[in-house]
Amino acid sequence: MDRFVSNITLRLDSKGRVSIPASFRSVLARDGFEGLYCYPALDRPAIDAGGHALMSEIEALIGRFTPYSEERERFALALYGTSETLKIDGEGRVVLSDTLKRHAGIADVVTFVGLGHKFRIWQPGRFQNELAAATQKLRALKTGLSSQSAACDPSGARE
Amino acid sequence: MDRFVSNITLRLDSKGRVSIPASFRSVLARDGFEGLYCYPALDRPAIDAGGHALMSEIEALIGRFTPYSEERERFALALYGTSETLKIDGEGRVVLSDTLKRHAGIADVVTFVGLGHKFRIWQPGRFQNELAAATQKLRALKTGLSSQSAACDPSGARE
DNA sequence: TGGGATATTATGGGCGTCAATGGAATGCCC
DNA sequence: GGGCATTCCATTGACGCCCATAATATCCCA
Repeated sequence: MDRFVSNITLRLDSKGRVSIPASFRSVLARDGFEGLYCYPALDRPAIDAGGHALMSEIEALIGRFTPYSEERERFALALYGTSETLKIDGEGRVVLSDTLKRHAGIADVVTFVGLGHKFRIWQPGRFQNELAAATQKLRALKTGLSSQSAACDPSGARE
Repeated sequence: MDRFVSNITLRLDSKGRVSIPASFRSVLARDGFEGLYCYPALDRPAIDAGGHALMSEIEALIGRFTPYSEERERFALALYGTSETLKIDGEGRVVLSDTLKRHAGIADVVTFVGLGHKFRIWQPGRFQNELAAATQKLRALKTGLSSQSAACDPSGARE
């Protein structure tokens, strides 16, 4: 498996450390990245995280804009400027920075959510809400679509 | 890691010295540059800083203009003319010149912000404003995009 | 198929190292 | 000699690294 899938809820210990789920670790290992690249999600109270795949996605995104353009500066600031590469200890744990925790409203429990090439870290309650809202909209969209054609939804349901 | 990422806020001591964040130092070391190349950012109250990578970027930028053109002269003056190479002491600290500090409105606290191939040094409050403004515009841009293409985006979330 | 042996995971804690910071001492220039 | 700046050392708190334990999942073999 080379994709982040499923969701796991884990606790932070007294030092603020939290284990990266083993299945996610193995994806990171395959990706060949030391540490965990992460940043506050732009439009959600959550943390985006991943390895090389995520970094190069961001690099490509920024690289598309012409150098010195306002747009590029903005992206570089919001993405590079807020990114961190967390160290992973021998047991596969990381400590989230205060900035990241504050953005996601994380105290001492988090849920990891696989999104394919990257994953998200949520405060569990907020994740439940997000998930409920997403499935809700997806259902509505799907029933709307299926009356016309299913062409835009090759994967069927996705939870 | 060979990029400047994340942001760190540090204090100047009574002699005006400030530590370059360790993660930035390691990037500079890999870049193989003694000292810190910096100059006042062209259109912002901040200081641009970096190593060889930054210097060659500037060289390329200026090289694009035709020799002796007004534009080239202006850029050369604004960038080369105002650049300084700060010495890094044994503990990884630099002393910002008064010119640089005045340009950025820096007193005794600064935040270092990674931008990939270079980093910026801000007065913390101004940095917060700049970051807030950038993420704001990015969010607007993104919702504009997703309202058009969401229906046929099988991957769901898109950043 | 059950049940025990084994491997792996999540979690807790101790300890040494390093980064950030402050201050002293030394050298240099006017 | 007085000020300025650079180099050196000292402190403190955080962090990385190591080992220990418990719970779980996995495997293996009767």
